[in-house]
Amino acid sequence: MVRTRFAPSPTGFLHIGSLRTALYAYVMAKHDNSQFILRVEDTDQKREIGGATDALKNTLKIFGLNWDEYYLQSERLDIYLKAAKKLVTDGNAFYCQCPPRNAKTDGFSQILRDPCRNKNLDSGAIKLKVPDNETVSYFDFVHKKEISWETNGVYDATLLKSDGFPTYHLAAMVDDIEMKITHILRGHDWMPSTPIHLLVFKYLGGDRPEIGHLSDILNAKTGKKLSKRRDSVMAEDFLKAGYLPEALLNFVMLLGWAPKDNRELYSLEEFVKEFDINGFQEANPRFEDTKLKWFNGHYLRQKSDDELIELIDYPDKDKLRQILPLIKDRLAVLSDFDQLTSFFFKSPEITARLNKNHLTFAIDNYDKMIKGELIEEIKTKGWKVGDFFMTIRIAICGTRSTPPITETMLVLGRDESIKRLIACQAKS
RNA sequence: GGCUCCAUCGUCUAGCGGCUAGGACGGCAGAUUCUCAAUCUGUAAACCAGGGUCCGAUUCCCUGUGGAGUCACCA
Repeated sequence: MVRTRFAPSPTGFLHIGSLRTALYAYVMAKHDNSQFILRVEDTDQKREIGGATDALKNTLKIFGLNWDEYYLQSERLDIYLKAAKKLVTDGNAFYCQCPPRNAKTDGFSQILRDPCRNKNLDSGAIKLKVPDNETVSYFDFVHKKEISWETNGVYDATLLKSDGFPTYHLAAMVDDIEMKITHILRGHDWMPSTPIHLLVFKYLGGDRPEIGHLSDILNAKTGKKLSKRRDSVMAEDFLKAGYLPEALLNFVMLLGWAPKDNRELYSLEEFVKEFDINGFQEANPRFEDTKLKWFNGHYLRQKSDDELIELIDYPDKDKLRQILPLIKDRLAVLSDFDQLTSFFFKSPEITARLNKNHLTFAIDNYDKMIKGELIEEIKTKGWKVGDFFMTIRIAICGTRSTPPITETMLVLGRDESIKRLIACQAKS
């Protein structure tokens, strides 16, 4: 049994790193034919963003990461309160009435032991009474090694805020036990607070899940962890930019996990089947989109014309059907479509002077040219075939890189093509 | 600064004491071709440093260096 969970807080769209965490958690569970749970951690009312939960759910569905059970922490406050009180009763936690600090504005504190821990208060926030001179440790299933801390370096963390809401340190642990989660897979940023969680688990009693901390995805340029603030890393944005969900998923699954045989291409189903917990990577990968582009191009080319037609937002489906075969191999991202096909829809602005002889010859022999029967005659005229067609290409498309030009003219139609050639001829 | 994690081509990685250190993306070259792509072929490119252990270290241990994360009544 491998029950996992993905536990986002509803503070925005789905971060690419969160997508990866969700993917791995999903795959771990499904590989074992078990349940993947979505748990929304909305215990900080101040930070919550309206609609974020629905957006998150929606995005997960787009990627095919369907959950078996769903929980909302704000609906479970009584459970956390009860757990916190038990910890106080057992002497493992205490009430505190100190004013809250905020590391962002106050800087870090070296005070580990809270002044309220021995005051025997009976109201306020509830904090963990961290024991002295103990060692806490766990086996990290991502790093495949034992990791430990001395409790003397662990601070009396807040478990229940004075507003009655739990912090992550309490809520997540209570839920992981209660929901019978077997494997906690989370970001590396949680590693430093793991000793707190280990203590909470111990005092709460019950089976502690296995814990694994994923590597951080780094910005390719700066080498810093990807962040919402500095980087544009929302999964939704990639989707909007024309990346396919399967490409994004395939790319992200190989950032921090690799199989023994170095296979690269996996559908979600195949990944579920082939997943191996030993494939997790310990070092932090960098996010380079060159490979993402390659994956995207690959999956795009894999699509049938019909599928592609559905994906491209263009009303004239018949025209689309004609154009598509010409640009399919040239598409790296769906959103390249407009740029790659603009000349199909409007005449290009030609400013350069073109070879008039080429144009005249093309106009006079249009039908032969289209059939590809003009090559020999072009050569006899002493022209390079490449030069000749480049003139035509620019006259028709306005750019040096296009699909095969005769096929392009075929799609454009005889009248329109000749019109463009004549227009250039007049200017040359 | 304390604590913790990490370290193989530019990037993602295989390797789990003995290998010409392998693959993929990207690069470069070539083939194909009316251009650009796509496709195919070839090619350059890496074990952070210093000590150990061992017959033998990329691999195990230590130290250093470098990188990352974190130190809230945020998650």
